Amino acid sequence: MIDYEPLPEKYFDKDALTLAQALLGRVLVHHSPEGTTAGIIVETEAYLSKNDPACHASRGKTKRNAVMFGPPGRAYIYFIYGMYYCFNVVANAQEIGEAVLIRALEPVEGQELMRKRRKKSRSFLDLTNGPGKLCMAMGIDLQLNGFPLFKFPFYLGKGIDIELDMIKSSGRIGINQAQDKPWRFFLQGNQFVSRR
DNA sequence: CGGGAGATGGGCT
DNA sequence: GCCCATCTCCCGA
Repeated sequence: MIDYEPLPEKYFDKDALTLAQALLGRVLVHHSPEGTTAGIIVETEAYLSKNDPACHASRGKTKRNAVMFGPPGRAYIYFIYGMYYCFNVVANAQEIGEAVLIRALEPVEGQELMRKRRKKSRSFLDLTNGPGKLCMAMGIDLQLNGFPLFKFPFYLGKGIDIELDMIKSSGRIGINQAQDKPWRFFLQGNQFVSRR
């Protein structure tokens, strides 16, 4: 079954490529005033500190990306396309500037609340199968930027065990830089992985 | 049901 | 002023 024991802070002190794979199968939990929602991570992307122009940290520290240069295991959240948020987990040691984008979840708790937050979605499969969608469904916004992801009310738990041969990789989605690099990871055959 | 374009605003050159 | 780590609607088939 699903293990909700929070991961320790040191768990996140890995390079982004390693962490992106390690986070598959972990459970993201948010106890909000509206209620509790949770989902298993099924799709991630790594953004690296070196030779990665698509990484927000690639041009140095700014007000927006400052969290990426802080300690690992914090939430890096930013506003995109004028209407959506994206949720990342800060990887590696302080001042490195790496993160893992969470691209899709499999809902395991609070499905009704997710539906309420995502009025426009028609089906269960549409609730959390994309970075903007999962932020909406989980109630994630800029208020949670920088939050340590091993504390109530917003944290990552152990979740479920993943067989290594179930992890597949591909190029990252929605960017033009380094498309040849297989830095997107997902669980083979999982219905909640965003397609393409 | 698949492709394409519009929405929409902050960050950076 | 242009570029986005996106999503939804609307169209044609």
